Amino acid sequence: MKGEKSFTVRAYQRAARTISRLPSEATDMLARGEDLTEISGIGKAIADKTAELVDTGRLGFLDRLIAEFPPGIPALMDVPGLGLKTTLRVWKELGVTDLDQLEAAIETGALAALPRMGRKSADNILRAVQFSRSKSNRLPISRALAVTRQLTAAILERCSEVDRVIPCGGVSRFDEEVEEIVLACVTSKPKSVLGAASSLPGFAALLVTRDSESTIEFESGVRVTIHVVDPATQGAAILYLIGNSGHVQLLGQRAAEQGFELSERGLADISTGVLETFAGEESLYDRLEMPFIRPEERLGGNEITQAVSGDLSKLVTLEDVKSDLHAHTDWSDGRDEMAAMVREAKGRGLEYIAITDHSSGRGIANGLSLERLLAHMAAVKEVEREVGGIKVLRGTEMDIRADGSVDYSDDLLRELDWVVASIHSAMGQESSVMTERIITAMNNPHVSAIGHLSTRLIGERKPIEADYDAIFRAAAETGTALEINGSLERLDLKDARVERARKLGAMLVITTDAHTTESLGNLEYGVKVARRGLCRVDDILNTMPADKFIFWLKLDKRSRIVSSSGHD
DNA sequence: GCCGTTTTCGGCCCGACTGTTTTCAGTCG
Repeated sequence: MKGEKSFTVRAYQRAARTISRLPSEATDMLARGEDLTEISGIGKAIADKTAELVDTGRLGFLDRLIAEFPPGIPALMDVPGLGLKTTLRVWKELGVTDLDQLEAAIETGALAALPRMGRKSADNILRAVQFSRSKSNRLPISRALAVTRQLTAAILERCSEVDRVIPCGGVSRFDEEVEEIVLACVTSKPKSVLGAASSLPGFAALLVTRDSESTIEFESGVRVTIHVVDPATQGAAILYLIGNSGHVQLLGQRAAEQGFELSERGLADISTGVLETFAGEESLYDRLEMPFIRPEERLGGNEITQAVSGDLSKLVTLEDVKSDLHAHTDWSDGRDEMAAMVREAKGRGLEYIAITDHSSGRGIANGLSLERLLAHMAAVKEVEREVGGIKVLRGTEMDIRADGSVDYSDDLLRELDWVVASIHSAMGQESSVMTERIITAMNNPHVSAIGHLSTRLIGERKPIEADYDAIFRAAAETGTALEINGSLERLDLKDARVERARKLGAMLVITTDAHTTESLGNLEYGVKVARRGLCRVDDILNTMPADKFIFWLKLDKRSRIVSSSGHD
């Protein structure tokens, strides 16, 4: 906006990305006396600024920069459809410096009157403004889990009296977004723990405090309630803190049928009034003569009936999944080398992995040109030999263009073992166009699976509009698998759509969309979604052992349809 | 702002898509 060289901006963006993906924290590296300029993409200027941030928690350069602009400008830039040029223009030419003024400028037609603007652009921006207004201030699960991990470590570090910190509430239930973070501290000295809450890093205010709980707000706006629970009787307390309320209510009914009253203290015998306490949730479920139910399945639906009948125990587990079929390396926009990714996958016990770097359409993601794809394919086989003990499939994540055509030719695709086709552009198409586009891609005989079908980013980007049922049916007919993308930002397909797709006969795969070795762990999240979609082993293609899967891949796509669905 | 075994200055920055235009500017990923 200041008219400086775009390369300067890019240098900062690249450095920020590099730092966020470092295998160790920059703070720790500086503490160890390491020189950040040795990292590619970080020179003297950015290393100095990083050091200032680490030392003082502030950056004078950034503070001065922010002071040069009206405070509403960043929010304007965040509106999809408003980029650098248009933001600058509405500010300088129309005097618009916040969302309200922008909305007014659209209503008077002032925005549409700007050069190269028009009715349609203005309408799109208006819709985007309304969406950014409606955006909840809830935390997406990816952020909530990260904050939970940080807080857990900080509490354990500061309070030696705490035996364990147990995540509760929406985070433990794996809700897509949560209002607040709920933590249970297992301790026999509650006072000292609640007293220490205000010393947590980033603490802003104490909102509520009671005997056994404190609700605090952090500078980031995140709200956290910390409960203290007694180790000897924590079972029922944790159950209540995890919820959800519907699930707890149903458990209460089951308890009543067996002559107990369930409370956060334990089970009281209705006839004698004697209270039985539990040191853990497992023993409580056990006492109610039923299997333990994982927090993410406590939805207040019919999970208790399903657990008792044994149906929940038939659902797919992480151990059942034999491979990852969506992973990036530093050939495109991944952080780590192919060999490192494959070694990590092997270390996690996978039998096979497909390396699916981006296709040429993803220019900025360093997508692979035809020539580089050929080299990539050779590299895959080389890494397979080098690492050993794990099959490595030659793959791609290829763009589905606006008209349903794809980036690579049939002749090239034929040479690949596994082809994921995904939408990364023109996400605002009208439903019928979008549906047609995706079905066209599925009709390609070489497209093995559709990646992150809805393209949503939780809390950030709405899913595409399409006739999902038609897509699920076409997936079943064409033998195209649908992905349950376990990346925390996506979780796409989502649970309800997984269930629907399965019922309509579509084949499913669980993948990580990993861009780093650590994120190969996303498989765990994909499994949670699959379980909520009531998937069993047979519903998930990559539960097949390597040999069987590779044999199956050699079949003509339309004859690949496996016996899935219909077990309801 | 970063980088460099030919370079310490001059490259780096791609391609699809939309909506506006009659040839392309702006946005996005």
